[in-house]
Amino acid sequence: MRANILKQISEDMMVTRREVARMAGVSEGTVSNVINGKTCVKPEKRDHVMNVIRQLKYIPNQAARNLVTSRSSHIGIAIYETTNPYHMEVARMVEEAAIKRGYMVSLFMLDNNMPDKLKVISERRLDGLVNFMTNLYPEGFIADLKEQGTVLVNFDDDAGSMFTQNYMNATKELVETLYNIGHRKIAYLSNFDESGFSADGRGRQFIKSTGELPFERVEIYYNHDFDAGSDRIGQTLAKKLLEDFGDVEAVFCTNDLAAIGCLRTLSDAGKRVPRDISLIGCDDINISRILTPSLTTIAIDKRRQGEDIANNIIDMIEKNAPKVHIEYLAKAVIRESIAPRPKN
Amino acid sequence: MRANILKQISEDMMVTRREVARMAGVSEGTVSNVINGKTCVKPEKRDHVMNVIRQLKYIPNQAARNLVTSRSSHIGIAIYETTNPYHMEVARMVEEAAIKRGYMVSLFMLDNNMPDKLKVISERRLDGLVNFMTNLYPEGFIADLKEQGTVLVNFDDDAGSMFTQNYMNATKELVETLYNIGHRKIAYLSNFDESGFSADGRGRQFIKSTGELPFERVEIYYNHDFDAGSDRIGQTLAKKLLEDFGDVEAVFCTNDLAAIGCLRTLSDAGKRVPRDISLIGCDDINISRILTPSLTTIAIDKRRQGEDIANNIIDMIEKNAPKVHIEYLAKAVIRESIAPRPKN
DNA sequence: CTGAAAGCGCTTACAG
DNA sequence: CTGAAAGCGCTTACAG
Repeated sequence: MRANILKQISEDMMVTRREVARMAGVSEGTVSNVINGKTCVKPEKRDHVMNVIRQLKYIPNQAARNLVTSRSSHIGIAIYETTNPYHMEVARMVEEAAIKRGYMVSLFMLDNNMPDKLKVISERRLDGLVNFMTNLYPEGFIADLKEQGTVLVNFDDDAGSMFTQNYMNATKELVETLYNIGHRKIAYLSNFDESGFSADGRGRQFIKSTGELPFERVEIYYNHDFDAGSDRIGQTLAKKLLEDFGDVEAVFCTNDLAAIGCLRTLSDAGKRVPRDISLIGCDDINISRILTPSLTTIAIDKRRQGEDIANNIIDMIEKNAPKVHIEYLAKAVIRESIAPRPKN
Repeated sequence: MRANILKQISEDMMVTRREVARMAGVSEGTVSNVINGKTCVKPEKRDHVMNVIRQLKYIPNQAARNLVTSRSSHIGIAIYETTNPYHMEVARMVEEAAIKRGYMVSLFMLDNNMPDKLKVISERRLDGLVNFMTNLYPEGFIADLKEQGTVLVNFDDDAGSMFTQNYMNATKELVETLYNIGHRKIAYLSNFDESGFSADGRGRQFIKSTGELPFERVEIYYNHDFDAGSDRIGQTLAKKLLEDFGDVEAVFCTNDLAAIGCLRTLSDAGKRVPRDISLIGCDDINISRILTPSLTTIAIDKRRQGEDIANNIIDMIEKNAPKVHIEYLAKAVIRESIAPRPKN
């Protein structure tokens, strides 16, 4: 009873545009023009309206605005591996850039309740959706979004803009570095299957670069399991590696999290990094820099990529800008986890 | 030109409730009742309407629903330290529980563009907001949200429900464990200032427990710097620690990230964990388990807390449920980063 | 430069 | 059990 009365009071206190207009002695349309920064309002009138807005503590209702403009000013980012900090780190950059242009961004963690979340994405009429997943969406979902006019990023070249990384140089540099510091037996632990491995060029480049130098043994191990989590995959692959290729001297992993898992397994087996084995990750997640040993990895400029994604999406939404395909040159970041092969 | 035509076509294709109603030969109100699961619709009519919905691929427009119900079915989580995985880990649990009840949740990373993001929170009429920050909101923000009827969690006892952790037992257990395995010189590196240190009971309990045992030296170091990030603070405090208290044998940190930073500094100074110094974190972030050495820490049940938060918020929104204050008993998780003091 | 009016896509009493 | 109607809070042509 008490709660209901309170609720009603607070409802009454929610001030709407009508009251602002009445109080300011103008029409609702004019208030709208002021709020949306239209230049057609006389400065003194504009200031007056602004004052009334402040006085009344008027807060516009986005839902109403969304309805009439059929824009949500809302961008989604679809991720799958929620435990991998990398996704958050670039999502954060997307958000930071988007908010400056008046867009909010939400993360959709599609590793659980996917159908419910896809429903939310459609029903909220998201203006844009960025794909950070490598796995598939259900039949028709993408088509439905397209029909709604949702701007799609990183789905595929047909669907919309693509922002990808070029790992070739970095991979080449790291392979050569390993060779130069004396390693002759190296392995790659891939969180993808064989076709995924070469999809972003890392695999192709790894095979190419290792082929060009007289390594003694080069192996690639695959474990493509969406639901295991990168760290688990890293551990599993490392176990296989030690069984099959016990005298390996240096290991590449698909990402930093997998490298951390790999490190764990190596350490359990009494192998020390980098004394016994050199270790290389990818992504340069924030934590890699301060791990002990700090992790050698491959980095892209997350801030730049995040900003580019946000700005491109918004340009496409607002100005019908063309879709783009931007490739970022990844860089090798050399840290403690690799070391020269001791002469024996 | 071409783009405009396409846009118009796709706009035309966006099917609304009216078309569903017409096609099904019922009124819009009935379609609404079907969609919202009202029991008052005759089963065969309901099935028929459902079929038409599927056929037309009708997707309800949340913005319209929000406007008329003055509910957004949208919950926010305010975080500050975006680089700390802990927040994401419990946010994910909140989200998982919320989506099952039809609510979406969005993260608001308030370490940047705070005013813009607070504006978004108000204008989107979020139904609920969970606070994960320890720093302050601008004057009036909380009051404004309250006035809007936003359900507030973890702000303060007056403002709404509280979900807190009780670290007392875990802290006591860890202090005693350190003593029992031979440590006599211990320190606490606090990411809070002196008053914050005892706010969640960890500080009080640390002082109490260390006072009850014949330790040789016990020190607490403070560094309260919102913008540094826990890992940096851990590093800075560890430097101070080594200068001031070089023969320290065991160290507590405010959280796992700070402990990782501390480990980094210790390692740079040639100190090994746990051989030379035992190290303890707090939060049990996912990565702590697989670090090398794995991190001794203090854990709460993130899933349970996340579920409780989501369900309480939604119960408050929908059923006017009373606010609650739930305290979770944290548990010590003993791993490799602590070890017996070697006899010398 | 400004106001009156129509309409965005829903939900919810209210009759019947 | 169902339909007609009002209205949620905005924006946007359109007159003037």
